[in-house]
Amino acid sequence: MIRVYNTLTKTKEPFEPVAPPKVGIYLCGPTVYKPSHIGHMVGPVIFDCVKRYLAYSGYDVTLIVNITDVDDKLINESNARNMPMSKLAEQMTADYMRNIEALGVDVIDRFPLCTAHMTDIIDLVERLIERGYAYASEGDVYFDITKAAEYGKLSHRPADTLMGEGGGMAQRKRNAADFALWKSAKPGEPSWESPWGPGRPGWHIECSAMSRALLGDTFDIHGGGLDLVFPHHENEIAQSESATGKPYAKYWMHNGLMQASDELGKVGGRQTRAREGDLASQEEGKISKSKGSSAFSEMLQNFSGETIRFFLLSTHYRRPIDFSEGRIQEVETGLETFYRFFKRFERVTGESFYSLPAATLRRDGEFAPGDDPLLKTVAELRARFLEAMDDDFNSGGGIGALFDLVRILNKYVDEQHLEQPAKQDAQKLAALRQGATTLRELGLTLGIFRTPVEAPGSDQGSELVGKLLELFVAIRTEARKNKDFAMADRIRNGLAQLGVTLEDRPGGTEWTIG
RNA sequence: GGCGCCGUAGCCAAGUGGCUAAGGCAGCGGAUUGCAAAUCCGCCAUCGUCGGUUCGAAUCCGACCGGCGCCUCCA
Repeated sequence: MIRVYNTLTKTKEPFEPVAPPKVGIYLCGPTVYKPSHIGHMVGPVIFDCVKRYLAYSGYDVTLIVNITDVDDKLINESNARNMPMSKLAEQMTADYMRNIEALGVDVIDRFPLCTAHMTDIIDLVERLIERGYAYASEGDVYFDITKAAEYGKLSHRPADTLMGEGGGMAQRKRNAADFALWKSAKPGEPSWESPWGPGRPGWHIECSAMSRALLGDTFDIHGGGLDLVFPHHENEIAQSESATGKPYAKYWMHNGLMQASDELGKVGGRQTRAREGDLASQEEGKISKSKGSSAFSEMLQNFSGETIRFFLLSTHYRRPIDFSEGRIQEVETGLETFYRFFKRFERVTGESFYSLPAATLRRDGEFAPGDDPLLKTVAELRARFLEAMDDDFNSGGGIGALFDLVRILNKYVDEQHLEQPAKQDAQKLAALRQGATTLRELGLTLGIFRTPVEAPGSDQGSELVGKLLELFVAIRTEARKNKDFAMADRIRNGLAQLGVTLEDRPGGTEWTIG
């Protein structure tokens, strides 16, 4: 049974969809006014993984990620760039799409645009006015906070702290904490026609309108970053439940926020605590800021999408995660253990790890280990992985089981001497293959080990380079045969200087570039 | 000020009442290797501090110390 931590109740609850086997998930997506940074990738990767795991568990999952393509920040940025808002949105959306694709995020079913749902939005606002939850005021429309009895139930804040501090309150509002459903357009601003005059939607209403249009009045999981709990999600609940009289999302899942601890990962231009009066650190802050938050696309030049994905999944999604280049390099080193095993598997069996027919459904991945000690352990580790994932998608714990799995498979190849063809037999190879297939099956639920990964900037060289290397290897093999180790080492060291690694194995010498 | 989160080995991190506290990175010792690389084996933590509850706590409660978040349209 899968259990999910629900922000609404602050507990882990058994996952029981509203209308099984269907599961609807709505994730708050990006406001497309600037290139995405690593922080924007956390949600997509996590919920991509959540969908994969739920689908693997037998659910029929629909995952929606909205694109906010009209908003104050977009208006400001498009003015600053002297570019139409729609064009800016288009460019930044394209950047976002490239980035999530590089991370292997490709199970999102729909990316609704706010601007494409104006009718739904306006309908919802009208409905709220009709029901007495909202009021029009000089071209704006506000939600009347005092009408939502349960306001504050998600963020668990006492009502009196949510009623605003007064001062600076817009004249048009009844209560300081009332929030805009519709904002009238100032001259020159992009606008849409509405019963209250030309304007644009407030920030919160689009999610209520689009989730309702695509997933219905009540759906299963609503996700987003922890920073959205208040006010955004609190307001969504107020809007949707007031408009429909039905429960909105059943489970609220919030991911922890990325903390940048070096320049590459700098999030949103946020400063890492510049102490008061500390000129040096303030200067540093300015430099960082002027350089801007690093675009995620830059990071992809240094690391593969799979490495970054593995990094994001290596800890629990609710925990804040520290980003640094060193951190990512560490997980990359760990990932390489898997890649080496995949190559080894292919050397031993002649079969590509990536073409193993892994089960896509949990029940199909079950197998009878019989008396085989290897398969018994494989089955245990599989169970451990699933147990971790069942417990609120604990991918960090699951990855631990994966490392154990690859180790026992390596050990099996060692102990059974499977790298030597003479020592192979069909039964042992079948056991190894079952273990590798399980490894792939579990990796796929995390969205990893799908296809061979090429490290960014890796250069496998031309055909000529390949042939030259083969020649060097052949010469060296002969030298080793003749016990001319000085020559053998000279070749290996010389190639190492050029970035080519030679490894001597039972079946011959293997070379890799990079 | 209000609400909340976190503090597990050198670094990262799983575990949230009971077997020997997962796993990764780094390090050390060993097997293997002509030597390496890779792989495997072994070593490396009593869980921020203090107090309490309990037969029993890293896990529950309290205080304190230390990090951090939100309350201001950042995912």
